[in-house]
Amino acid sequence: MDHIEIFKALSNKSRLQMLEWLKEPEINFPEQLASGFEHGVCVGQIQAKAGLTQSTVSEYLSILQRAGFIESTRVGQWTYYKRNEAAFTALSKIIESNL
Amino acid sequence: MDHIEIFKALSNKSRLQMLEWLKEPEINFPEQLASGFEHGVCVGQIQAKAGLTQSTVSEYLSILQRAGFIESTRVGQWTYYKRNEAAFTALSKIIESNL
DNA sequence: CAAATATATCGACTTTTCCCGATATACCAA
DNA sequence: TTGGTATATCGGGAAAAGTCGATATATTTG
Repeated sequence: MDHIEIFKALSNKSRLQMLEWLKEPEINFPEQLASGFEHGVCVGQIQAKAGLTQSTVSEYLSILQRAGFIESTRVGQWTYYKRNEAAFTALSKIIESNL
Repeated sequence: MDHIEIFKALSNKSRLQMLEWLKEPEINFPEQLASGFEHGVCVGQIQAKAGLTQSTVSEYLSILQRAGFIESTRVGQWTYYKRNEAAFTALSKIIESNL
């Protein structure tokens, strides 16, 4: 993954917010408490909170995924997204020593 | 400084390259060896290496400066830019623990 | 299989970014 | 003070990103 695409992915308020929300699914997505957060949060929940259209949210999540910050799991008709903490650690190190 | 502006500043190949060049001025800007690198490298040297117009380079440097990654010093008719390492360390920590 | 639901993709329009040339400003030297 | 040199700012055209509504695809359920 190119560094530029990584920084571009982080250059948007809504996307940054999604990443933040996914840090604490239990707190930010209580509607999904019942089904649990094993694989993260499904697109619909994120959309409801983001106040953007379904298509925009879907695209933003895929941008974040391509950049490596989140991973997706399809379960039935739902796609769940959850953070990939390793990507943040890796980026942190790149900035500290390679930028 | 807003996080978004920081990431936007890093979302461009030429700007990333400038930051990299400024890590080793002695190696990347030998033409300026004579006058030293006390305050960094002057705009003209960076422009010559970047292969962009003077106006573009000037703007890019000011974007990087607003984001905190470089600092400028005016000496006579020259403006010198040098890295502000603290900004990289700070960003690294933000990504590690606040993103 | 048909309808319903969740998500992804497509096409279009608006806003932002990229990058340029032209011009303005600051400083130095004769 | 008159050029000459270095940098900054302004205005614009092309490309990319932001965002939407409409449509397509997947999956579940009756």
